Amino acid sequence: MKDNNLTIYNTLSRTKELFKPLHPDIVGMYVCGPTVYGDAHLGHTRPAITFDIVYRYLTHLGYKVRYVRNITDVGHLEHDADDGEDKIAKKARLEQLEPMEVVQFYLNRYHKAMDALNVLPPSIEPHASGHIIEQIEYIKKIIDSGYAYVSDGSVYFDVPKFNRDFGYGRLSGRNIDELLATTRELDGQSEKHNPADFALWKKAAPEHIMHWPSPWSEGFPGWHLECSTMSEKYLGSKFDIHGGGMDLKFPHHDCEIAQSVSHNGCDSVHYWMHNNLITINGKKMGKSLGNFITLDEFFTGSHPLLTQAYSPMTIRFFILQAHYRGTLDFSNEALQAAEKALKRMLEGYRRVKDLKPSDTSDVDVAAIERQCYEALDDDLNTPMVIAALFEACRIVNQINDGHAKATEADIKALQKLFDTFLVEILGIVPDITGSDAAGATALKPFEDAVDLLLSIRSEAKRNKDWATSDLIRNRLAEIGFDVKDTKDGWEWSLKG
RNA sequence: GGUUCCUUGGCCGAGUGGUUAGGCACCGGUCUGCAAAACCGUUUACAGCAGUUCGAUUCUGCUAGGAACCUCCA
Repeated sequence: MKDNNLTIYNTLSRTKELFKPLHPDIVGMYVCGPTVYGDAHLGHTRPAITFDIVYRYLTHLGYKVRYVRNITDVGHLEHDADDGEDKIAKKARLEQLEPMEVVQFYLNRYHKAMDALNVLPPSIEPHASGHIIEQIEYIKKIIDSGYAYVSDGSVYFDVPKFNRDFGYGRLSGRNIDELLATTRELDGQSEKHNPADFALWKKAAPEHIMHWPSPWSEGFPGWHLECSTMSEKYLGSKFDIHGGGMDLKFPHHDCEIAQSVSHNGCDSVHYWMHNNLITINGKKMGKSLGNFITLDEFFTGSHPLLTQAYSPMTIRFFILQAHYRGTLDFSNEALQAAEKALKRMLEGYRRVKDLKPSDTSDVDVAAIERQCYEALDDDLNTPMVIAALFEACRIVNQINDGHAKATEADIKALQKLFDTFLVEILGIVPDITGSDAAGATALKPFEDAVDLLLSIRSEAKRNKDWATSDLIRNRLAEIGFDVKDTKDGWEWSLKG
């Protein structure tokens, strides 16, 4: 195990704290996952990539990480439905599909998009619908502890009582006292004792498709419950990291705290981590505002706001160029800049293996490695890691141009630097094949053919037959190749 | 109105009480048959006002502008 100097910004304490796992060598991490009733959009990629980096870095440090990311597939009420119809159920009926068919359809697409972005699958991906029994048992225990009550077949969490005993809203910093005091008189005929109370179990309306039997009614679990239940089931009543988007801090995560404290008698989560939002024209990109662009639309360029298609790696690089706790504003200009930056980075990476070693060295690879670790240890500062890797690129290019020297050992160290930080931890991999693309053995004959064409072009250049030379280069460009002349020959790649 | 937070150069985006972020774009140069790439160099900053300080973009207060959450839904 490496020495661990990792600091993490804990939303609960509002400070960076040294990361100390509850158990040596083992880390439990829970992240709020997607609701699968629609395609993933750019906003969804932020938490997925943020916690992918956490997962990758902790693994790199030597921890055995159990990473749980849930699939929300039940219990969410439709925005415009007065009858409290389940969101997934409503969509299903419109499309004449089984609810689970809708869930599976979008889940498959979600997985495909995550694969394209090189987001590693979590260790466990539990479905809320597969844990109804656990959720019912969880509710029973909260009722037994005295912090929930049954009302007309539904179960509500007693927020005022919990607030008196433990304080409610600690994570978001809300002072709930005033709210409780000022709204009490408005509370008349509602089945809630207080408007601030939230549902643990909701009695289903007769037209509901998705509902389950329970001691209180035929119904479905409340919105905050699944995360408390499933995190406890798979990570225990105390675990290290709970992640999610900033927009989930209140009420979702404050409710989770209330649930787990009343259920276990203690806080479950050691470090709360929240990624910031992706904005578009300064506003949150989200389903409810209707200003979102799906990942498929990015990959294909088929959206009015997109001037071109962007590869999955461009999206990933774009997100990693900003710190996860800052907002990140979408624009074509920014994406295009990221695309070019990524290309430059990957070319530097590719060139490392062709560098010619010298007897002496005037590069300091260890210093860059140190910068990378310091950046990651400083609350996962990926932009600084990228800046350090660009420094490495500059060094590679200088060596490549004969303006700097490096020993064989230093070249190996450069290779390892890129392999470790760019590929292993940042998860950036070339998504275009080139003449040096690693592991592309199946494409060998194809690559040899391109090299053959380019060797003919070199011959033409030697004979000052510019017509033939340009013909080959231009035709290859039309077909979709980037061709570059170098001092000793050529480089080519497929256009991204 | 309440809670939390943001405002960096043409654009994106780090960071710091005094020392180069990085990328994209631009400009000049080297290289090249031409181009691209690469390399070298250069230019634009820290919303405004006041305070603390020897010194603030970086701490404090105020002003202006913006965002998320606070209702349903996840």
